Amino acid sequence: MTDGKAHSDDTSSQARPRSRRTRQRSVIQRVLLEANRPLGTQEILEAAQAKAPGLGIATVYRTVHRMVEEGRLVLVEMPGEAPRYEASGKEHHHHFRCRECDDVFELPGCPPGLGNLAPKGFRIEDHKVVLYGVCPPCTGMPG
Amino acid sequence: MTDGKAHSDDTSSQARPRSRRTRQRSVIQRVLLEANRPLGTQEILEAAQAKAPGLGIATVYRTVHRMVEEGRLVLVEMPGEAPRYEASGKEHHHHFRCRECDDVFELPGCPPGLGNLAPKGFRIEDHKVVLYGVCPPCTGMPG
DNA sequence: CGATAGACGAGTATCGGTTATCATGTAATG
DNA sequence: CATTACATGATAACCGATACTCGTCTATCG
Repeated sequence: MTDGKAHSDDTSSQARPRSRRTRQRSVIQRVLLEANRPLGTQEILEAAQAKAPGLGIATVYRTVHRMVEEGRLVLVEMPGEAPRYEASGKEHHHHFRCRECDDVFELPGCPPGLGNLAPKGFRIEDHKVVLYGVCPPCTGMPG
Repeated sequence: MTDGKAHSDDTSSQARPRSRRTRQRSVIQRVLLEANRPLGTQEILEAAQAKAPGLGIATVYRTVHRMVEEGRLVLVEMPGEAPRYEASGKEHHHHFRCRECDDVFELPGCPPGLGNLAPKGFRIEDHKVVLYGVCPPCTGMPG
């Protein structure tokens, strides 16, 4: 059932079932696009349920997948942890993980000279940097 | 070696059962300590079975846990992947992951200036760097 | 060598995360 | 407003990784 729904001229690439604007989807999308940090499925669920009581985890997964496919969300993986998701389209950046609250924050910029780390013979195509510590709120400081 | 050899009044902290030198354990330990890169449980199993046919996955997990507890092995986690393990005691370093063979290699050294990445207010305590690309063997170059 | 605490292998159970199922609900369209 | 294809929520199923169970085996020590 990759296609076929089309009754006639649904030309474009691979005909995806026509998308609907539902309350649940709107809420989940807002939660994700307005968060300025990557969120895990459970975080998304809780934040979304505040605005759409009864919303289920299955809908979170479905919506997140859809948004990733649409290119509106990117997967953020931290070592040893379940996936998080953040809005796409941002500049190249890395992440900070707070050991107190376990939240992940975006860090602007990118350290120079990462390429020099690898010895001759390694072809480097990408990199990830993760900083660990305590975030401003958890240190007692204001934002 | 934390303690424990004592035959009678084994008072100290938590008396661990007395360790035996078995063929399986020797082989697993050698595989891990001689590898110059982090290995996953499946890799360990296969490498160990070459020298000790019939060796089971449960023994791999048991031995790896023991070695981690003893401080002889450290956990190496890559984003979105199962744990790997490498010999402890090495200098601070980071890792490279080959997208062709999926092997992980150790990279000596550490890029300077990582601390500058985080905005004011973040207390940084640790960091991880992962480079992705193609390793020398997979590019066709000799080791 | 004999006794025995540990260790082993195979298989089963468990676990957290994710996906599939299905009856019901509802946005979109004419 | 009727139609209907798509979406939802609850729950079961699934999955890869890991832990447990248990009967058998064996390193260790006297």
